Amino acid sequence: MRFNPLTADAHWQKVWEERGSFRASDERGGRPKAYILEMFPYPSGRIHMGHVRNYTMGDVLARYRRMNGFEVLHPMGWDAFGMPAENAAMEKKVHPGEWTRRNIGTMRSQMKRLGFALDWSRELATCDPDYYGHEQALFLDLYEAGLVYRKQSEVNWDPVDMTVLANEQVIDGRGWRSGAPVERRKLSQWFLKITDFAEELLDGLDTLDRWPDKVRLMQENWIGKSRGMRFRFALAEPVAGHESLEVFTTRPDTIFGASFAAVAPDHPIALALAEGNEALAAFIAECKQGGTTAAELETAEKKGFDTGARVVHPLDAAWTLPLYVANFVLMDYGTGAIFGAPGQDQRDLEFARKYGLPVPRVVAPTIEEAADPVGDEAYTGPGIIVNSRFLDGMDVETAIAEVIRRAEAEGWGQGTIVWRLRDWGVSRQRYWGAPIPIVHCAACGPVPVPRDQLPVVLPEDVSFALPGNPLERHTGWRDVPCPQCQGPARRETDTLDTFVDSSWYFIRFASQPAGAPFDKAEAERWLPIDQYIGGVEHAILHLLYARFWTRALKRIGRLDVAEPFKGLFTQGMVTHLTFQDEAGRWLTPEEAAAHPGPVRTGRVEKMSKSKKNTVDPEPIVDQYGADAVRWFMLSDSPPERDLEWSEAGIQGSWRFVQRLWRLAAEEAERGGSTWLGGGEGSSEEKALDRKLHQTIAAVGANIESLAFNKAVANLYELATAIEKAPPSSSRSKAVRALVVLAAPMVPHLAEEAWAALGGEGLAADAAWPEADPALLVADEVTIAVQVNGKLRDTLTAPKGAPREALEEMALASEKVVRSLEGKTPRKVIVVPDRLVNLVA
RNA sequence: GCCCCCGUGGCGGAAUUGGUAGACGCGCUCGACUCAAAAUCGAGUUCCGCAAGGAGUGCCGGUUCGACUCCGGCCGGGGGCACCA
Repeated sequence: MRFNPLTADAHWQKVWEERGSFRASDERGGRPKAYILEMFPYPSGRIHMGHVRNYTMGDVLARYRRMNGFEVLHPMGWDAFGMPAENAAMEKKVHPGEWTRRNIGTMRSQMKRLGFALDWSRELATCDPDYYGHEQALFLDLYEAGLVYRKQSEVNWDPVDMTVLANEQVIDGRGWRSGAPVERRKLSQWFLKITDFAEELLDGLDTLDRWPDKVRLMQENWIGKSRGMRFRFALAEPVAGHESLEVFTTRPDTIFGASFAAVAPDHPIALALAEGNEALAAFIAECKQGGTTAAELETAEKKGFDTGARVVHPLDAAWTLPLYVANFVLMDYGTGAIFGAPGQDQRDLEFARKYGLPVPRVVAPTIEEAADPVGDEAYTGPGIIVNSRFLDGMDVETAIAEVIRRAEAEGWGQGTIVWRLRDWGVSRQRYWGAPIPIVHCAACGPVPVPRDQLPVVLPEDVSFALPGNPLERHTGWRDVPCPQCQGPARRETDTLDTFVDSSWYFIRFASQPAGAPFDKAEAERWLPIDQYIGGVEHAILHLLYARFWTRALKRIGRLDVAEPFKGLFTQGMVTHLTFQDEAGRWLTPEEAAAHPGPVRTGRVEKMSKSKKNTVDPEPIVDQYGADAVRWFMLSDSPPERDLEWSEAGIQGSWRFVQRLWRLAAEEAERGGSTWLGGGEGSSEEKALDRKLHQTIAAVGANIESLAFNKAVANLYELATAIEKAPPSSSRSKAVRALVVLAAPMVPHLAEEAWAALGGEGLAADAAWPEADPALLVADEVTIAVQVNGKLRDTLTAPKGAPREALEEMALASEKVVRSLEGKTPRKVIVVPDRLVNLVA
């Protein structure tokens, strides 16, 4: 009498599909909507356990919302552009499109076997011209709105993948994919003006109260708002037409602590000065060579070159400071120039000590320390301004405001805000991406491809025999007449960063007309996404870009949605034991078992091919069925933390699935016969009723807060309570309810059990039971009795018993009397229905 | 370096606003069933102790009648950012 997932899974999946159970209808008939989305996968080949965990969580929520009367949109698609397809093309001589589509086919069928309640009718793949053509149209919309521009810029060049990387894709100075040290190159690139939205993107974070604090904080830091002041130093002698030097500082209060000024090696003034100064030119060249890896920067010496030029202090015309070119000043932050106040900045201090510059103290923690020299550490804390003329005696904040006020009044500077966030470079020198719909004409410049010529379709006949972008070599595709003057012109051969593809796919899911990216009204009926679930690795890149894209669409009037993701949940990874041989080579569990030599059992780590600790979900589903796998993905570990895969764990889940089935099957066999003994309303029945209703409330609350591990525990408890209860109508009701409560998690078993119990329709369509508030409260409570805060006894009292009664009962306890040792309590604390604490 | 999070049994983890620490699961032990095994069922399982009892949520201190929970300081682990002026 076992539950056989092999037949049941396929059967019910077919039933759901035939009935279109999970198709979202835009006609909602007054029902509230719930848009539940998991981050769509990159079709890398086969699904992995991380996918299974991610999609199971979303699925439980989607099914739960349906059962609660929501019209649910729960779609799935493919983030199908990207470099692995090109790598496969080069290595396996297969076209990226073919490789990608094959992977999609495999992964789709693997996913279907897990029984996810997905609306497959809305499936999309970003590599489909049907999708990226609309993306090209949106790109042109943004272009026309002035949110896209082209600029020569120094880029992060990955010499292995031969492509440009976004700042976000450079990790510790290395390409995020290739791991190769990144080089600096100048290229003409397309940029999206995300910095236009810096303030909005930052402020918007405050409205995202259903996002993890961690992610909001990471985005906040990434946007990096700094308040400060820009101001100009006059140059004592003009340099190639430059009469002044503009700097940015967050500490205008330390202006009298200035002892030098410094510019970036690629600052125009530095370059101008280098014209007639070979030593300086050599220094600048040396700075450019420096590596960009974190390790190199960490150890890199702070180096400067005294240009001999001097700048005039803005508050004292008789005071000049030396002007350095310094390797640690960045051209693309602030103004590319700083002033150094070594007393209040550690890096400035090290620089000043190295070059023998003065180190005045202008902030002291207390007035007594005003004259103390600065030691090895700059003082960056709060305090009183000293040695600073009219600022003396002010606190830091007041002094900052005062200097800004004065600079603005006198016209040499102004308060300002500087952002860390840079514009988003979207050009990629790759084939397998959405072509940028622009034609370059020698006479007209960049010209947008006319709308009626969209999509600009990727040519299929390309060769990957040479490194670099095959589009550049494909003359038949590349060379086209200029749309404006019909003269000879070339298509843009760069393609869009794949993060563009994922910046709006959730809108296309909500609305997919043929002739437009989406229908405004229809998309607005589904958006924002109520719950978005995915890996924390996308905390900055994808989520920030998608927020930007949504706001950009709002600005140009295409979509009236401010924030695309109302709720965000970042789930933990799936980990597994690792094994290594004596030489440190990673071994699969099977290899480890068969290995002749000593095997080191390593740490539990994220499943990865390189560590050979992956577990392919498919054979596991073959063996245990979809429900056991789903149950395991939800059990034990809180969803935001890592989940360790284990054979024992999956077996435990399998046992529970069978146990649940036995409960239902036995009940079905007994089938509605009348019960002897333990008559209606017995205390045993009442206890089970209460347990049931408490479980209904708890499971619902726990699913809603995505605490699946707790919901799982609730169901275990209910199952145990039912098993221990004698047959009765309460028990029969409880079994049926248990099946419904478990349905979002183990949907195939639920259908099978539901059918066996003669339930109407599908378990998937069953209404979520309502918890009876009267049954949520017990009529007897256990009271803890403490003496001096230490637990001495527990006693049972009717709910709502008066304080005096509880106190009396406590004092009557033998154990309490013993603990009191004859003393009389001088204070009694009573928390009704909870505890009595006797203080002696 | 800066910012953030987390430290609870053998293990994963529970514990509304401070109010019976260890729910639930895994593992383990003993027992039942079985020729035997698997499956299943029952009992037990924080530590010390035969027990009464005592100790206990990384460590030290504080607030409180009462602290896993709040505060201060340390130690350990993880994550993010980083020549950002």
